[in-house]
Amino acid sequence: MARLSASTLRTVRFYEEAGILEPLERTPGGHRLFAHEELVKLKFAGDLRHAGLSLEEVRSFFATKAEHNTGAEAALALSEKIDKQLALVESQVQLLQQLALELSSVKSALRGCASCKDTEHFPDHCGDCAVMRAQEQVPKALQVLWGVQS
Amino acid sequence: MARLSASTLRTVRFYEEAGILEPLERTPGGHRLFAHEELVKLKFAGDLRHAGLSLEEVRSFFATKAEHNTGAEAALALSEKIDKQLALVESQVQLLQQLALELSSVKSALRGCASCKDTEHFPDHCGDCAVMRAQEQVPKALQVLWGVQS
DNA sequence: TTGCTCCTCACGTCACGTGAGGTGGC
DNA sequence: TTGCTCCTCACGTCACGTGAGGTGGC
Repeated sequence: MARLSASTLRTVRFYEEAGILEPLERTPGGHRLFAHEELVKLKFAGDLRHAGLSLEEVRSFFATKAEHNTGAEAALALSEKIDKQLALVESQVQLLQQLALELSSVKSALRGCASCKDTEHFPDHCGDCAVMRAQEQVPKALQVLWGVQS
Repeated sequence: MARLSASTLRTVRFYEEAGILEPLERTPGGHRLFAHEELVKLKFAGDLRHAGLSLEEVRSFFATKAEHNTGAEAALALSEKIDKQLALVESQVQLLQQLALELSSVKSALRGCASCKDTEHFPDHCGDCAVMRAQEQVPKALQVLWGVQS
């Protein structure tokens, strides 16, 4: 299980304790035997964890169907949870893409520094250096990473 | 600081202990006074944490410039770190978008269940139900969330 | 003087990581 | 019989959360 997914033995055992996975049975020696379905679950749980859900939220996601009495109710409840999750994923993607933009702009702002031998402005007065002053816009990340005020 | 960013007092103090933030000074009563620059740092640190960096990695990111003797070296080192980070962010976005696709396909697969009153197949034999068999492709997430085998 | 905010310990929590010491299974 | 893998405690870690009890600052 652990090797077939991107996780570890500890994680598999932890997820079992959390009520997310369950072995089909144990060997007489105590080794866990899992159905193939549980591997799919483990991988998907990893994806959801990656997207920021807590283990309790993952468990709740997986338990949705069983918590309802009819197919219609269960499908509705699951769809609603999915909608919330999709909104979350969407905003995460936005954040990450915004971060990528920031980082890229820092990179391009630093291009002019590749041949810098200035000892007058570097490292404490880069903001006064002509190279930096030529920037149209100083990204916030550059203020933090390079100590340059706008 | 805490209220102006999306973080908490505890986080501000923790980041100070981690060497990421530093107050300009303390009032005689011990209250921390921060420069405006530190607020920008705190916000950016939050973005990087959100993207999966550890506090130590954030600290290292912020310390890059000071660890080099010339502008050229520092700019090169920072650019390299940014490249690694950009690759990471990119793969995160890919993962999240893949997850969004999976979730969306589950939603559309469940559309046919909105009026389900079937008690023969639900909940244990949905895989045999005509609605499910009509799916061209059963997403893996549906196997996990709805107990349907492909 | 009254609130509200911030202070410092210090213990709790979440999701595991990491041994220690032992046994299973091919 | 020999390795390698898995087993169960149980303590450690990272990034904070959450009081307890006290003081600052307008």
